[in-house]
Parts: sequence; structure tokens; C-alpha cells
Amino acid sequence: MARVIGHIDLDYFYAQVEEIENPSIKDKPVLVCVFSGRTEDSGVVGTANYLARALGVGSGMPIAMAKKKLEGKDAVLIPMHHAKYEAISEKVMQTVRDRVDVFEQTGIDEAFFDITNRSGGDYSEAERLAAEIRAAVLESHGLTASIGLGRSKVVAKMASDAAKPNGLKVVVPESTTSFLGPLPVIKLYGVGPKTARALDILGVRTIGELASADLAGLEKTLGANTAHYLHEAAAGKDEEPVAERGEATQLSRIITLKKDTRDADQIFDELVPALEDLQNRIASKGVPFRTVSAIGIAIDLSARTKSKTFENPVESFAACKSDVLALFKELTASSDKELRRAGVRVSGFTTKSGQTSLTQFQ
DNA sequence: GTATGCTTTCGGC
DNA sequence: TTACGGCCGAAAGCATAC
Repeated sequence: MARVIGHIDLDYFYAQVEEIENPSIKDKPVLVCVFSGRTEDSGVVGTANYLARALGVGSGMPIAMAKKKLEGKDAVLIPMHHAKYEAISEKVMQTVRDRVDVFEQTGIDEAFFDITNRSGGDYSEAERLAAEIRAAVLESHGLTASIGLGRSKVVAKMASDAAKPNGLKVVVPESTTSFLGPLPVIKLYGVGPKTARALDILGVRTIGELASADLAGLEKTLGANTAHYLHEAAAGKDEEPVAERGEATQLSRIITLKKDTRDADQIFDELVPALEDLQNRIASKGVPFRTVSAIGIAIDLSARTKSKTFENPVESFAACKSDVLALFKELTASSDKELRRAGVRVSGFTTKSGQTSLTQFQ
């Protein structure tokens, strides 16, 4: 049976949530911003509504630049309320999960799903099911979403991209290559700016050209693994299954420092509240970690990390405070550049299932 | 040569 | 003129063990 894979994306999610809460802003450009706190306007745009996008503003753009573009346009800038979006996302995702065979959330506002079984592999039936999902999300939560359907995750993702905002795009298996072929490679899921530049040098500009490119040539510049994956994906042939995700595999907190510095003690002091917050998240997860990393982002925005893995799982930062400080000393000593942002990441959680199997041996 | 584990970087939103 | 977050998962790159 032909697979029917879907991808759902909540339209301009954070900004749409704010619009629903305060409908009077709907006819204005709306920006949900991450203010870093260093100066009044330092930070970036998290999400912009479509009115703002039409004026050239998008996510990731510095707030000061966005403001300039929106001068005299009566724009509304709202600080990000992450906990609120998280709570709404959880409810919306449950609405979707209830209506599909397999569900895989990949971000706060998007998810893959498999409806092969309940559609019987019939794309007309699948289209009806997808329309029902969009209607249920709108009815229950007031949010518009876009859905793409296709034979693989890559096709579904690209279809939802083509459908937005507030649309449904079905790419039947036979139309896969005609749908993907003309699109620029940068649009392909898995191809970022770096890979796109590498492909451009090889003369590969469209997904169709990538699909028919010489695999050996791609391997030389991209590495065997990436080359093989992208070559398949460009033909819409990726066989990645949709799989429900478990618990997070890493947790991190990162902050913008009050001023640029390469003084490890100073950095550590500023990180204390963030570490306490991270500690709370670790505690509520209830699972100890084995690896801790110091993260530094320099004034030129280049990133570096130093990490340490312990023999035995660690339950709190209190137990490895000196190790974290030592990692920051290593990090700052490894370059002359001052740091603008700093953070800590923990990973290598001992899984609950692992603990269960361990007790079986006792 | 292959499997495994750790560190670092990349890519996406 | 420039401007610049805070996360996440996955892959690359390297070392080690067998």
C-alpha cells in the first residue's frame, strides 16, 4: 500500500496566538520578539504575522532592523510568552494525535503524521481526513494550520510549506517529481545555507537537478551519508518512518550576557539563575544526566562548546559546579574572542527503560 | 573492519 | 551603517576496543 504521510504546521504560530488573544491587532503588522535585554531593541524576531512578512520582516531578523522596515506602519511588538505557546501547542497536538495512525511532533508548531492505515492508502480519503484535522484545530483552538500530504516525510513537509498559510496541499505519489523538481534546493528539508552553497558550486540549483546529479560527485563535497540522503530525498524517496518521540534527549539554557567578556567566573555568576531554572527542569524530569556542556557564542556570533561526560549519572549542578566552571575556563582560554552569549546544556539522560532493565539484573 | 561512545558543529524553527 | 535568541535533534569527526 502506498504510504500517506502528512505534515501539519500551525500558521505564524506565536503571532497568531497573540492575535487571537487580542483581535484588535489583527490588521496590523505583529512581531513576537525575543528581547535579549542588553539594550532596548537588542534581540530577534521570533515570528511575524503575514502583514509584517509582506513588509519584508521575518523570523530571525534583528529587532532593530525590523523596526526600521516597519517605521510608520503602526506595528505591534510583543515579547515572547513561551509558556503560553507551549500550553496551547500541547492541546492542539493532542487534537491532531487523536486523528492519525502515527504522530511525531518535531517542534512547538509542527508535526508529521502517518494516515496510511485509516485512509487505506487512498489519497482522496486522505485529503478528506486532513481537511477534518484542519477543521478540528480551528474549531477547538481557533487556530489556522496548513497541511501537506505526500509519499514521504520530505514531500509532506514541502507540501505543507507550499500550502501555507491556511491551506491543504496534496501531492499524489505520481506527481512527486513534478512537484519537487522545479523548486530551489534551499527549499529541500535538510538543505540549509551551507549545503545550498556547496550544491551551487557543483551547479546544482533545483531539487530536480539534485535528484539527477551524479552521486559520486555529491559524495566528494557533502560526505557519503548526506549525499545519499539528499539524493534520495530530492526524488521524494526517503523512507524515514513517522515515529512518536519520547522524552527530550537534551536540555539547555542560554542567555545573553550583560556585556561581552571572557572572564569565566563572571560568566558563571551571570548564569546562576539560568542554571537554577535548568536544575528545576531536570528535577521535574526526574532523570539524572551524564554529560554537561558549556556553550559560548562570541561577539561575531560564532559558537563553541566544551563538554564533559561523567562515569556516573549526576543529579544536580551542585554536584558538578566546579566542572562547569572549569569548562567555561577551557572555553574562554581557547580563543581571544569575547563572548556575547553563554549557556549550559545537559544530555546523556539515563532512560527510565534503561533503569527498568537494570533492575531486572539485580 | 566494525561497533561504540564522546565531543563538537550544523541545521531548523 | 549596523543591527542578532534560545532552544532542539542529528550528524560529523574523532578515539578506542575488539
